[in-house]
Amino acid sequence: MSNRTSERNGLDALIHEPARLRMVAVLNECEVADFNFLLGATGLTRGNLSAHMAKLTEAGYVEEHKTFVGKLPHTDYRMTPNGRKAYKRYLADWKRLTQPEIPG
Amino acid sequence: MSNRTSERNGLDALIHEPARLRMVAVLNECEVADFNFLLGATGLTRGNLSAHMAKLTEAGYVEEHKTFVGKLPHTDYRMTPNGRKAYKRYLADWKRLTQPEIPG
DNA sequence: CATACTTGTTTGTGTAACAAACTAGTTGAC
DNA sequence: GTCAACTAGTTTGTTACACAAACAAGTATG
Repeated sequence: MSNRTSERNGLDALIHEPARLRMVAVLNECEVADFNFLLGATGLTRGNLSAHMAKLTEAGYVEEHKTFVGKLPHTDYRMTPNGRKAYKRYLADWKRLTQPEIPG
Repeated sequence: MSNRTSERNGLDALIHEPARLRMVAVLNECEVADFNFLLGATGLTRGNLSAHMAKLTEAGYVEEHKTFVGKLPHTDYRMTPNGRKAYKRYLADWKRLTQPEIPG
């Protein structure tokens, strides 16, 4: 049995959701990104970015760092090794799924 | 405005759903496929295959041909030109989504 | 007639994505 | 010093929909 939290047809559902797919794709390039940067990079609302990020952090795919910049709260995010692995696996699974071998 | 029925983050939701993504990928290779073949190729239950196929045909992505083989009903499916276009667009959109350009 | 197939369709339920409302604190204007 | 507007997120309510299970309509076998 795989350690993926939940799957649909072999695709990690946590990553397959378009909003999170975009978030993960961005984080995968960025190393570190803060909330506002991700807002722009994904086009999500704050509410949705927050809710989706909560799922990724609960899954252990992303880590959260909360600090203060001046007096304002500031949060940044980075992918964990597990997150990177899961994303790699997702990419491979997606490619497999979309390239079926049809028996003659 | 695009003619895509409904989208999420630029991905055609009708195609992005894993079960239908698989169905479309198979049909895209197959030209024609009947219900039982698709059952095996997708791993879906009959109920889910039927329900998902209804959405694809309602969207005009797939055409249904009902006949009788002997005395038993027999249905086969093939993608429409619109379906093929939508699938191509989906593949391109997915690739764009997963390859974000991060500003330096 | 009855039981067990076939080939699908319909229905009930639980999950979850989305937008809108909310929390908690900060800055600026008067 | 207080009121309105802003920052940075979080929580909540509604709606849609994927899935499995039940159902339908007919066929075959004994």
